[in-house]
Amino acid sequence: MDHKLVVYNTLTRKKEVFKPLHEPFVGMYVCGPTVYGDAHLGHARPAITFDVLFRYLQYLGYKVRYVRNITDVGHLEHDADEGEDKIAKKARLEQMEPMEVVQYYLNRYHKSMEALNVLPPSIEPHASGHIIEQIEFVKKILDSGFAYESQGSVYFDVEKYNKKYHYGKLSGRNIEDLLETTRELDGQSEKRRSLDFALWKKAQPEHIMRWSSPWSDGFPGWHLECSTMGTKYLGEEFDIHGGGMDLLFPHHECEIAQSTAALGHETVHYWMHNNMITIDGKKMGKSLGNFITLDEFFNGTSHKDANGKELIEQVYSPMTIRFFILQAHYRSTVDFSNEALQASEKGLSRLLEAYGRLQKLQPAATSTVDVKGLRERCEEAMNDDLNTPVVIAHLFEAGKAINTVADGKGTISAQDLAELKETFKVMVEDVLGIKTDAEAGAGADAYKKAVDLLLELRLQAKQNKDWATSDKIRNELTALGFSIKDTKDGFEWSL
RNA sequence: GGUUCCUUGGCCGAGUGGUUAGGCACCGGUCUGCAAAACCGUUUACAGCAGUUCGAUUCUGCUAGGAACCUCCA
Repeated sequence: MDHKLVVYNTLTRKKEVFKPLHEPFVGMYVCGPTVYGDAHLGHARPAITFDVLFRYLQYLGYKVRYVRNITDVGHLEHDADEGEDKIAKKARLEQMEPMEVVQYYLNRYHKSMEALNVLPPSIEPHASGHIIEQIEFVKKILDSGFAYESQGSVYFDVEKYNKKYHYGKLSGRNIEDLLETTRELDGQSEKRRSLDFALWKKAQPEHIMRWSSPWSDGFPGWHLECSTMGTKYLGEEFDIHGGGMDLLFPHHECEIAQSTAALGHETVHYWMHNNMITIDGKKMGKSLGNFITLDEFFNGTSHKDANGKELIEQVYSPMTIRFFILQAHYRSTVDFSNEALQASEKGLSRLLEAYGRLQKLQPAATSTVDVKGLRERCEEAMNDDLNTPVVIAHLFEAGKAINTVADGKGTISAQDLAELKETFKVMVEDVLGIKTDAEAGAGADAYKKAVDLLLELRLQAKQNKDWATSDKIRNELTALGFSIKDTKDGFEWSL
């Protein structure tokens, strides 16, 4: 594959040339949500980041198998030993079957993702649907000697593993520090060491999500599902593993340990992590309870912070959210604020208006605007570890050229025009995944023609200097929510 | 306390050892019956201190402030 895509690999802390194991195939695994609540702005970040990677790899010609899991069991609250399963807790609180909780929030998650124009992954495996595989995986780790059974539960022996391999290679931690910082938790636990983690947990009698296993009626540990499902669908070695930076430790570190212990070798070649979305400089997330759900943005639902300050001043469309996220590099934190979101909203509509105008431009013999090489510049930015903000900057510059021509202050050749149209289509729609509201059914078409008709009448009235009629049409349409713009020899409108 | 990272103009956000990021906002102008949009132009930068260098926002060190992870989190 002829490209120069470079991605930042958390494992090496360097940008590396992307080279898949089996061209033209690419295997990619991303940690999906634990479905026990509505998706919030923070969940949109990895979904969109890796959606863009998924799209761009396909743009480059790869056949990508993208696996994004659904955690519906094994993810515990608080301490990994004493905590209650997140799904089970929600089920208890809402008097629902655990799988009812999962289905409810999964449906809502899918709806949000679709609104954000996040493509569905190739495979979306559920942890609860792979209990047998997880049990087999635990057996492998036991067989290799890096796990031990204790009162019906199975734990990973981190210290023993670290003697042969390196526990901490991804997160940059060393085991001595970890032992030190967690020492006080040691004692009567059934684990040998506090930093050992559960592969299988024996279920308490009241626990409803349980499966039989060689060790006990119980359930799998949180980290296990990703090792199991990743290797099941992508093979013992695969290309990319993504997720939020907050999963780096312990989740991904444990994943590496599990897979290496079970298989005897490394599994993932490129580890990629998106940074966090912050609010008032602090991470938006479950722990601080400072998250705003995607539905709240989409509906403009009031959301007050602890001080009673309104955090959502208006409705924000899914595409505004998507554009907002893409305007920052995925490895930088991005700070939420209404000001920033409103700036994105305006910027996006400016870009889309230019894109709309592009379709109507008439070619001339020569170009006075310089739009050559736009596609190459966009690719160059994408190749540099998915630098979407720079791609967007290039598109804005091209938008300026489009506006100049649309304004009659410049000309564009047929060749340049074709190139520009192609680049916008490919970059805006295919790679960045920005919807242009172009999808129109038969009804929408008729409605557009009706608005055009009204504005044609207005144009005539203007030519007759019948300002009363022309203003009436404009004002009434404006009142209905339309925005009317006069151009050099016509008009534009949008809802 | 340990590990890692950040600090860019009114706001958001790229990037670079010497040359315009981009968006939003502001101001001035062009266009327009008016308005909107568009276009042109202008103005605010690289936390502080010291060092390396012909030259540092970009490299090194220190200081200050902030964040993430070390427990569940995308």
